[in-house]
Amino acid sequence: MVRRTKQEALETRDLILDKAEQVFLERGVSRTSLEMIAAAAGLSRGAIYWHFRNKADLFDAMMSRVVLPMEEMAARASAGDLDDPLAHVRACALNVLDHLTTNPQCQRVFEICCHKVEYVDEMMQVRQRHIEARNNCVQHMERGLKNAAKKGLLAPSVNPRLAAVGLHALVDGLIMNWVLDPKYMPLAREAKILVDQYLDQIRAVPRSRVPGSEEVRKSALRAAQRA
Amino acid sequence: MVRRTKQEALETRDLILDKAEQVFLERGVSRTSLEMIAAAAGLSRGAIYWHFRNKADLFDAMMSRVVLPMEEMAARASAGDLDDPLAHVRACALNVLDHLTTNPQCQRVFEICCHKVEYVDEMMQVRQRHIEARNNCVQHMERGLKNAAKKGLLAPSVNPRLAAVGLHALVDGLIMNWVLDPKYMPLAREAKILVDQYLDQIRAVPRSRVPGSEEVRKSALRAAQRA
DNA sequence: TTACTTACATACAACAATGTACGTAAAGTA
DNA sequence: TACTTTACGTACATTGTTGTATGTAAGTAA
Repeated sequence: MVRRTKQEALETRDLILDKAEQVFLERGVSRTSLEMIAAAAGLSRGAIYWHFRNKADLFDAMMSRVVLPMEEMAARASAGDLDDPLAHVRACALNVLDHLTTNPQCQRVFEICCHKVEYVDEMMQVRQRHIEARNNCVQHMERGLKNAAKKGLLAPSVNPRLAAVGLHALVDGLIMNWVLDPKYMPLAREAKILVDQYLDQIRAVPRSRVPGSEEVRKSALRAAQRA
Repeated sequence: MVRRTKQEALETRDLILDKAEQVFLERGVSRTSLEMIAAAAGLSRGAIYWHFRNKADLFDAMMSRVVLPMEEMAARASAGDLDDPLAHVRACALNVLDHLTTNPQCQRVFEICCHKVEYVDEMMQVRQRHIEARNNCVQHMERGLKNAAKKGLLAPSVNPRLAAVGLHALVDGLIMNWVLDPKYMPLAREAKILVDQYLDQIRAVPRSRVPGSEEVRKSALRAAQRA
């Protein structure tokens, strides 16, 4: 057959991953054979076995295309805002939501790893990475809340660890339920309101919950950031 | 070969479902053959095909053993406390958590349907039932919050629908993260605190979050009065 | 140009799983 | 007692999937 250049081979690899995403989404990981993916890409199984060791390796590569950029995002976010830790925690949560709702590839892969794959054997390491990422996320939030506490921005009765677990569960729960059924609600908008309500709840001096206080709050935030 | 009585046949059916739970948990649904389940139960595949049409039918029966009792719980809970709707909403959430944390069979089946099965083809109806149960749950919470609002128990700025979505996401998120990794936290205890905090947040007159903290309480009261 | 490597396609061997057909002994029934 | 049905076990045919071995034409470096 027509032999490809290195550049074209990389494109072939990406094509395989694109099609794998598509077929995994339609048929589930275990029910899709490598033959199906190859056919969808207009290739033979030989091409897939050239680029990947087996289906698990292919799945891993597919995940990495989405997860690695997100972990990089998280790493950048770790250099957080020290002036207003709560705003930083808020920004992190909303960043993830924004990325998910605006990136269709991210949505497809989330759907696959939430509902189209079984976590056994080789897949258990994917699950382990999920757990570690979750722990890092919660720990990161906890640090933010502890910083806020040091600055007296937190209600003294609030346990930072527990509040971080709660905030993460709230955001995670919203994401999961939206992935399960995107028609459930407009994720980005409702999550924003709920996260703000949650943060208000643990703030040292709760803001008024009257509608229209949004403007006051924003100017207060700006003032805090200038300080 | 020893032919069983009707009673014994029912026990055989339950045995098959018990072993299916166990093997599904270890190997995932798609990777377990009916032969494996039969072997675990000390039977042949013929026995399974006698009691169930195929693997999907068996899976459905396994789910029903756990889901039906829970739906019945939910149905009983619909006759809610009208005097204190918020307490009723709270009790519903904590009921589910209590049931999950004290019932190992419920835990196994949750783990299976969360992480050991792919939702495609015949399994899509299980997912659809999940979505409907979720919608019922949120709607039930929403009614409770609306009742609370009528009685002036809710802060006027709170949108009952949104608050129900948020409370459900919080509880669901906690459950999912605990199922993912039970060592993550003591579910029942932490969830109780977080649910109470959440409900306090949307209450008309927030309780003081610090015993004896006059300052916090007064500012909260002022916020409520402006509302 | 040669020699080697790359990027695939093709062919094959080995299982594993499913559904169904059929067998059978005991339970139930008239 | 004789017949029917139940609750399984056994055997088989079919199909799908995997990994690997092998083929091959084109790229690439010398």
